[in-house]
Amino acid sequence: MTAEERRAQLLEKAAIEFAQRGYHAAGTADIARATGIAEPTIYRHFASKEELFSEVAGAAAASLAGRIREVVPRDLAALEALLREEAASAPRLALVARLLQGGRDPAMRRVAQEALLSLEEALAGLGEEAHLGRAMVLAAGLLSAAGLYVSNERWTQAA
Amino acid sequence: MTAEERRAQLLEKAAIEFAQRGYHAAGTADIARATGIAEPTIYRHFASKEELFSEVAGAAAASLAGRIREVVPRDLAALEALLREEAASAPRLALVARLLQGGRDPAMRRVAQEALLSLEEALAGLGEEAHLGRAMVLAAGLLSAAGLYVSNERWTQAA
Amino acid sequence: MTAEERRAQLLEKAAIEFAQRGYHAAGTADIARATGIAEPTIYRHFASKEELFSEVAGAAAASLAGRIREVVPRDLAALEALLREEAASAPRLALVARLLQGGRDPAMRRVAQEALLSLEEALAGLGEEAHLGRAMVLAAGLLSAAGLYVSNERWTQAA
Amino acid sequence: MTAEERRAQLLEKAAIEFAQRGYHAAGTADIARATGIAEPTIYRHFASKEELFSEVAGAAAASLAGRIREVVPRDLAALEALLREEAASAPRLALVARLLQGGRDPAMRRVAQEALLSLEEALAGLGEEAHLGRAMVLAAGLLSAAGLYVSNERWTQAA
DNA sequence: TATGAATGAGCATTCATTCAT
DNA sequence: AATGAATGAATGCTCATTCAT
Repeated sequence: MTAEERRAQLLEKAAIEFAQRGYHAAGTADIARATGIAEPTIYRHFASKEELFSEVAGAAAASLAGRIREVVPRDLAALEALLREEAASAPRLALVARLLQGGRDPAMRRVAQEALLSLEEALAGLGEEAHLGRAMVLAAGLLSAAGLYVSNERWTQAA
Repeated sequence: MTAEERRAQLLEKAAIEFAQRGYHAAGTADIARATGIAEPTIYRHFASKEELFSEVAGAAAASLAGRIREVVPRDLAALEALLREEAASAPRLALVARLLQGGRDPAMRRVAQEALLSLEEALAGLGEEAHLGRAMVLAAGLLSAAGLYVSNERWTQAA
Repeated sequence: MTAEERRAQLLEKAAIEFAQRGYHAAGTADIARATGIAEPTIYRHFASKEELFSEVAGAAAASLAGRIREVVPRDLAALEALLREEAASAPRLALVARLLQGGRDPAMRRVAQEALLSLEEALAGLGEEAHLGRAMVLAAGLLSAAGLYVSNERWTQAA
Repeated sequence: MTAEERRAQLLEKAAIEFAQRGYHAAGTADIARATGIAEPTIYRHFASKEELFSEVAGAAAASLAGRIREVVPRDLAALEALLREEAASAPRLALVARLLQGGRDPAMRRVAQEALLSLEEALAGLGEEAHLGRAMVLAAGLLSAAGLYVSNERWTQAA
């Protein structure tokens, strides 16, 4: 397996682990096991756990912002449908939530700020409803991280 | 100092530590230092770090739900004002966010579920706007945990 | 309660705890709870846990030696009956075993040596059979400590 | 050094530490130092201190039973010679005594019961003298643990 | 490219003991 | 005579990371 393939695979598996457990609770041992490699191999592809997380979470935020930009021109219902789908099938939302809660390490905060800006920009098209849109995105992420989003139909139906 | 006083003081200081750093990153050493006591003294008042966190986060959710119930009969603007104030001056919002992201420990999840239900109930009075209200509460908590809420005036001004 | 009474009560309860769990596993908290007093009160009557143990175990060895001296003039069967009864109803045998295994602390070793000598002297009357008698006493102590003596009828019947 | 070699070395050094000090008093730090490795390395080879002890003590009992089986067909004097040699040169006897006194943890008790049975079976060939044989083995173990066996010539001469 | 073996730093927790009351 | 509150020192154990192969 080429280095690039391994790297991609590692990013994918790490995304799931970090999203489900959070930065601290997801150990490098868990990530290695999920990827099917030995622990030191992680360090062939990333300088540290923190770098791996930054990359994973940054990419999640960026691609999530992209998907949001696609549906925003439509309406709030479309945005909500997207979030529900995301929460059910991908770790992106949860990862963004984990990233925002990451802590006070300067390097990580920079990534978090950047993620927030990109989401904000993606939601700009909502105009007057931007406030609501942003709240929805973040709340969905939080609940997704908590594993409560999908099963809680009352909220999504209330819209 | 009586045991009860010490216990209360410990709850207060632990709330801040847990809110700022999250469950894993906030060490018992940090909490002890913030309280001005030795580490083992924590265990005279709480059986474990997990019990301390549960108590802290559960109480935060309950008292936050109380404050929300007070302002909900008014309007969304009142709710938002409350959240802004909370985020700026108290660790409650952030703690609830940390609690929801807590992990998969069954005991902790039960506390999280309970917290979520009490918040939901407190927001029930918003009627048609419940969805928005709930999203706001949760997003505020998330951003508060990230320490980004207050400094990000754009969002709050957008309302 | 007078100091002397408390002291005696403490010795009695500590004997049981030390016999059942051994020196290290029996905590001062356990002993205090069993005696119905607060932990610091132990230190009103004994300078340290080690002193308490020495006193308890030394007394056990002495009084056991006394009982042995009484039956030795008879025969081995009488000795064995005594040991069986001891193991079933008193912590003395187990305590002596714990004492002999106590470790390398010089102070404790001195007590252990003394205990061994007193037992030896008590068994002297057995004459040619002294070897067997001593082996019996010690093995009974070991098994008693392990909680296996009484329930193991095969051994005692084999005699 | 291969994992298997390290594991064997660890078993050997731990045997000595546990035999000399007992389960509680022998710290993982002591064992690591005696083996010439860092403390965490212990946990690469054994899941816990308790597992390490079980393995060490169980193996000691099994191999001791084997040696006993070899000499039992001869006579009691041969058995005693074996015990004296064991006590002087190996931690096996002491370990078995420590195991029997181990405490009330169910897992450990099971190992202790098993050890006792294997010793009993090994001594079965003594026929009428089985009682004496078993008492000797156990008493030797107790004294060996106490470090008193070898130096106490009176007992061994009494035979 | 990958890993088997190992570890320094740190973690939550326990324990015997002290001291002011 | 007794204890409620507290702690210094240590314990078993985990984790991200390194290095020789």
